[in-house]
Amino acid sequence: MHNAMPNKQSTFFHDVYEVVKLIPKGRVTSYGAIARYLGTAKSSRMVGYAMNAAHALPDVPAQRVVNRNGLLTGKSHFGTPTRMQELLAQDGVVVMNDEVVKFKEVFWDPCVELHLG
DNA sequence: GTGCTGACTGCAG
DNA sequence: ACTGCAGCCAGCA
Repeated sequence: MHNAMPNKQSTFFHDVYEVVKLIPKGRVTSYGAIARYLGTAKSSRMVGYAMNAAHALPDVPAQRVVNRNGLLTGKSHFGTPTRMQELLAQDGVVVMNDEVVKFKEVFWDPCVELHLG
Protein backbone atom coordinates (compact mmCIF):
# COMPACT_ATOMS: atom_id res chain seq x y z
CA MET A 1 0.00 0.00 0.00
CA HIS A 2 1.78 3.07 -1.13
CA ASN A 3 -1.02 5.55 -0.69
CA ALA A 4 -2.92 3.60 1.89
CA MET A 5 -3.40 5.67 4.99
CA PRO A 6 -6.43 4.09 6.62
CA ASN A 7 -8.58 5.98 9.07
CA LYS A 8 -6.20 7.36 11.60
CA GLN A 9 -7.08 10.91 12.49
CA SER A 10 -10.74 10.24 11.83
CA THR A 11 -10.65 8.10 14.96
CA PHE A 12 -9.71 11.14 16.97
CA PHE A 13 -12.92 12.97 16.14
CA HIS A 14 -14.93 9.81 16.71
CA ASP A 15 -13.33 9.27 20.11
CA VAL A 16 -14.03 12.87 21.04
CA TYR A 17 -17.70 12.41 20.24
CA GLU A 18 -17.84 9.19 22.23
CA VAL A 19 -16.39 10.88 25.29
CA VAL A 20 -18.73 13.87 24.99
CA LYS A 21 -21.67 11.49 24.78
CA LEU A 22 -20.56 10.00 28.09
CA ILE A 23 -20.76 13.32 29.91
CA PRO A 24 -23.57 12.91 32.48
CA LYS A 25 -26.43 15.37 32.54
CA GLY A 26 -25.69 18.20 34.90
CA ARG A 27 -21.95 17.87 34.41
CA VAL A 28 -19.42 19.57 32.14
CA THR A 29 -15.86 18.92 31.06
CA SER A 30 -13.10 20.78 29.27
CA TYR A 31 -11.42 20.43 25.91
CA GLY A 32 -8.13 19.69 27.58
CA ALA A 33 -9.66 16.95 29.74
CA ILE A 34 -10.98 15.18 26.67
CA ALA A 35 -7.72 15.61 24.79
CA ARG A 36 -5.84 14.32 27.82
CA TYR A 37 -8.14 11.33 28.08
CA LEU A 38 -7.48 10.51 24.42
CA GLY A 39 -3.76 10.76 25.05
CA THR A 40 -3.33 13.96 23.05
CA ALA A 41 -3.23 16.62 25.75
CA LYS A 42 -1.58 19.10 23.42
CA SER A 43 -4.33 18.70 20.87
CA SER A 44 -6.98 20.39 22.98
CA ARG A 45 -7.57 22.69 20.03
CA MET A 46 -8.55 19.75 17.89
CA VAL A 47 -11.19 18.84 20.47
CA GLY A 48 -12.75 22.24 20.02
CA TYR A 49 -12.43 21.84 16.29
CA ALA A 50 -14.12 18.45 16.51
CA MET A 51 -16.91 20.05 18.50
CA ASN A 52 -17.47 22.47 15.67
CA ALA A 53 -18.03 19.51 13.38
CA ALA A 54 -20.04 17.79 16.09
CA HIS A 55 -22.76 20.35 15.57
CA ALA A 56 -24.14 18.05 12.91
CA LEU A 57 -24.46 15.24 15.41
CA PRO A 58 -27.56 15.39 17.63
CA ASP A 59 -26.18 12.87 20.11
CA VAL A 60 -23.21 15.04 20.98
CA PRO A 61 -23.97 17.53 23.81
CA ALA A 62 -21.35 20.07 22.81
CA GLN A 63 -22.71 22.53 25.36
CA ARG A 64 -21.23 20.36 28.09
CA VAL A 65 -17.73 21.09 26.85
CA VAL A 66 -16.16 24.34 27.99
CA ASN A 67 -12.63 25.59 28.45
CA ARG A 68 -10.57 24.93 31.56
CA ASN A 69 -11.86 28.14 33.16
CA GLY A 70 -15.45 27.01 32.82
CA LEU A 71 -16.08 29.71 30.25
CA LEU A 72 -18.53 29.08 27.43
CA THR A 73 -15.98 29.90 24.79
CA GLY A 74 -17.93 28.04 22.15
CA LYS A 75 -21.28 29.70 22.77
CA SER A 76 -20.77 31.87 19.71
CA HIS A 77 -20.98 28.77 17.56
CA PHE A 78 -24.48 27.95 18.69
CA GLY A 79 -27.62 29.20 17.03
CA THR A 80 -28.04 32.08 19.41
CA PRO A 81 -25.63 33.73 21.89
CA THR A 82 -27.65 32.26 24.75
CA ARG A 83 -28.38 28.84 23.23
CA MET A 84 -25.45 27.13 24.94
CA GLN A 85 -26.38 28.58 28.32
CA GLU A 86 -30.00 27.53 27.84
CA LEU A 87 -29.00 23.98 27.00
CA LEU A 88 -26.81 23.85 30.09
CA ALA A 89 -29.65 25.26 32.15
CA GLN A 90 -31.80 22.38 30.94
CA ASP A 91 -29.08 20.06 32.17
CA GLY A 92 -29.23 21.73 35.55
CA VAL A 93 -25.97 23.59 35.08
CA VAL A 94 -26.09 27.19 36.22
CA VAL A 95 -24.27 29.63 33.99
CA MET A 96 -23.61 33.23 34.94
CA ASN A 97 -21.75 35.80 32.90
CA ASP A 98 -20.82 33.11 30.34
CA GLU A 99 -19.17 31.13 33.12
CA VAL A 100 -20.22 27.84 34.71
CA VAL A 101 -21.12 28.39 38.37
CA LYS A 102 -19.37 26.00 40.75
CA PHE A 103 -17.40 24.74 37.78
CA LYS A 104 -15.10 22.60 39.90
CA GLU A 105 -18.15 20.87 41.38
CA VAL A 106 -19.89 20.07 38.11
CA PHE A 107 -16.63 19.35 36.34
CA TRP A 108 -16.54 15.81 34.94
CA ASP A 109 -13.07 14.50 34.19
CA PRO A 110 -13.11 11.43 31.88
CA CYS A 111 -9.57 10.60 32.98
CA VAL A 112 -10.88 10.11 36.50
CA GLU A 113 -14.54 9.19 36.16
CA LEU A 114 -14.02 6.60 33.44
CA HIS A 115 -10.91 5.28 35.07
CA LEU A 116 -12.69 4.55 38.31
CA GLY A 117 -15.39 2.83 36.29
C1' DG B 1 1.26 23.69 -3.01
C1' DT B 2 1.55 27.48 0.64
C1' DG B 3 -0.18 29.96 4.45
C1' DC B 4 -3.61 31.44 7.95
C1' DT B 5 -7.16 30.54 11.20
C1' DG B 6 -9.28 28.37 15.02
C1' DA B 7 -14.98 26.10 20.42
C1' DC B 8 -7.35 25.33 23.92
C1' DT B 9 -3.59 24.77 27.22
C1' DG B 10 0.84 25.14 29.69
C1' DC B 11 4.96 27.59 30.54
C1' DA B 12 7.88 31.68 30.74
C1' DG B 13 8.64 36.70 31.56
C1' DA C 1 -2.11 38.51 38.36
C1' DC C 2 -1.58 39.48 33.26
C1' DT C 3 0.53 38.95 28.71
C1' DG C 4 2.87 36.57 25.14
C1' DC C 5 4.53 32.41 22.71
C1' DA C 6 4.74 27.62 21.11
C1' DG C 7 2.46 23.04 20.06
C1' DC C 8 -1.32 20.44 18.11
C1' DC C 9 -3.94 19.24 13.37
C1' DA C 10 -7.82 19.89 9.97
C1' DG C 11 -10.25 22.90 6.76
C1' DC C 12 -10.27 26.66 3.44
C1' DA C 13 -8.65 30.75 0.27
